[in-house]
Amino acid sequence: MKKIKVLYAEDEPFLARIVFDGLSSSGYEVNLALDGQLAWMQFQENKPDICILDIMMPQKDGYTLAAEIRKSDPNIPIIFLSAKALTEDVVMGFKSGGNDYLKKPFSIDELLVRMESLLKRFGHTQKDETAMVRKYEFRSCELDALTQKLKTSVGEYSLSYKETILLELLLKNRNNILEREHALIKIWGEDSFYNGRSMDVFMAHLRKLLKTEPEIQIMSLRGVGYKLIC
Amino acid sequence: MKKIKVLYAEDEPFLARIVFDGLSSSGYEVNLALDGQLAWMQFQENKPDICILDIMMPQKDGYTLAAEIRKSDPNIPIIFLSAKALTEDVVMGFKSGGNDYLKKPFSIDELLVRMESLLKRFGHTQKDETAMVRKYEFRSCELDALTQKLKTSVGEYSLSYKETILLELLLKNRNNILEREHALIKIWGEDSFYNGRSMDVFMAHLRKLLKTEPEIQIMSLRGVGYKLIC
DNA sequence: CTGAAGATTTAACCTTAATTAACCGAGCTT
DNA sequence: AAGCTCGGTTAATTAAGGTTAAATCTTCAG
Repeated sequence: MKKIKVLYAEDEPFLARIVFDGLSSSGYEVNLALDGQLAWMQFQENKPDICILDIMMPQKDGYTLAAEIRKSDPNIPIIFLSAKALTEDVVMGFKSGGNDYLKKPFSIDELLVRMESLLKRFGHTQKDETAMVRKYEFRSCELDALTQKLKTSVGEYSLSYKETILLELLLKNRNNILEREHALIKIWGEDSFYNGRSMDVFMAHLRKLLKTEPEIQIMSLRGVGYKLIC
Repeated sequence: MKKIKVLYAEDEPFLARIVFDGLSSSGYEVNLALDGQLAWMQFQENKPDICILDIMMPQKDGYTLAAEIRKSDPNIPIIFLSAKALTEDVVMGFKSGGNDYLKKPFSIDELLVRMESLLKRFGHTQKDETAMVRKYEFRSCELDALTQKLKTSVGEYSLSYKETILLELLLKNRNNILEREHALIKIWGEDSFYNGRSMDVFMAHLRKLLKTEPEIQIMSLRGVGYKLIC
């Protein structure tokens, strides 16, 4: 099945990487543009199926870009990203042709949900199956991220939403580093003190659930992040 | 088939976006005007098939606008939107040439129903067939959203209006997140405390009806929304 | 116009996810 | 080794949502 092409215009490199990774691993083909001018060029070249535009960018701001894109293709869905959340911004975004408006910080899942709903509305009926199956086997355990069930050698548990996403993230990077900051932004949309502490608590939950498995271990790399050994 | 053109005059940007999206995705071609003056200009330019006018707007209020429009075209359906719900306002609305009157907050579906009924009355006979069929099969169940009937493995139930829309929304996003806020705005027109609680009650209804189906489950994602697993 | 049935909302009480707080220990820094 | 920061862990708190029942609003037959 052909991948859906996303044009993503964002000048903040750290955030850009996270979102890029998130979208890629959800099966989208992402073109990242680091400023508005580049974005416009990439748009003409790549003919994306959906655009995600940061408002504040060097060279050309998101509104102007959107208006240009809209003129060239009246039927492409556009999502704005913005740090500001003032009503006039929303109006502005709307006038220039945007279809949805996400205020930072946002989590990847929030963005994915909006994208899917817009794509559906604009008649892109993808949904490749791989994006729907979210099952992971590791050692004698199994996580079904859709139903939020974790099976270990001693039993089956129902996980909460955030526990599930966190474990899924660890599994996607199994035997590899999951950066703390990366996880925080993926799940909470921002890296703040309390979100960090909250994640620590979830980590403790997961460790408790998995401590029956001798071959599985969540290591922590001080100052960096975590590594799931399995 | 040619799209039906709607002139929508509304100065409240957040609502405007929601309604605009809702109408667009139902197959209408929408012209949004952010004040009464602009609306009048757009009316002359675009020759819409139906007008939806907010009462309170800068530059020119909805009544005055309606009267002008009515003078120019005696046969166009006009729907008023208003925060106030006093009888004299309704009278005023009808006097100035309106054909229907909706008080805020209203849900998109309510508006769609009124529009369709007015359009039919005024002889616009569009409505492509695909938009009319609202049947969903899932596992051993079946929902017909038009007749509001739900068939499960143990029997057939008549659902209420809101139960139906809620289940339909869940089904449209099956195995995916249905954002709580999104559902509230779709069904009730706004996201308030009591609407939220009301939705919870409907959710309990649906869960009760579906609890005979072992493979169907409505999961809740705290702080985010719901997910229908099937 | 009235009352009954059904739909929806409001209320009350309860469960649990998620956040915040508090306290602790391991490792890095100087 | 003292001091500091990061993260582990557990407990307390907050707030979202589940559930059930009562109140209210609608509709429609009689």
